[in-house]
Amino acid sequence: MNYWLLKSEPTEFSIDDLKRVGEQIWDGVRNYQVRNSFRDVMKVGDKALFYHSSCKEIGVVGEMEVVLPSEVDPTQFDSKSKYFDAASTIDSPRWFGPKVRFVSKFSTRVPLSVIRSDKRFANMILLRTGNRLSAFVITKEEYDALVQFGR
DNA sequence: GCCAACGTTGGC
DNA sequence: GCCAACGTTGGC
Repeated sequence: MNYWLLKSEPTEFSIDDLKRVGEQIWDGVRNYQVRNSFRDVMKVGDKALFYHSSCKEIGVVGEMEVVLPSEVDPTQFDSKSKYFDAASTIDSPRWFGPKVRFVSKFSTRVPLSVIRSDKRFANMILLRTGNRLSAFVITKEEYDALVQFGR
């Protein structure tokens, strides 16, 4: 079982959006390293934290579960989408994303500032300078501690 | 809006 | 294969 942190801009897709729809393909990932980690590392039943980025209230806001690790991202074929990729074909799609299920919304957001100031999170990829990954594995200890903060 | 950091692109 | 230019991410 793996534990993940998945980032999304809440103006694009928020924890409330996921709560409303229940399940969703995590689309829009256009980074090869992230794509490969979905394909090669992620497993059915993995747990994932939902992180709000590029917004006023940055931080971890809830929990998800992986329903399917590597689904074809439909936005790559949609010429009207900002995630459209003209080089991708139906026969040989380039981009994938997990299907995730809503588990819970935290009663309190865990702000980035709190994560930064707690030694237990010092090794998270999230805090690494220049990190460009929108999804990555965290440890069970980090996951559990963040859930405890949020509940 | 700024800007540091880093991934991608494309000419050579 | 190198590397400069460019684009994007994402916190502040």
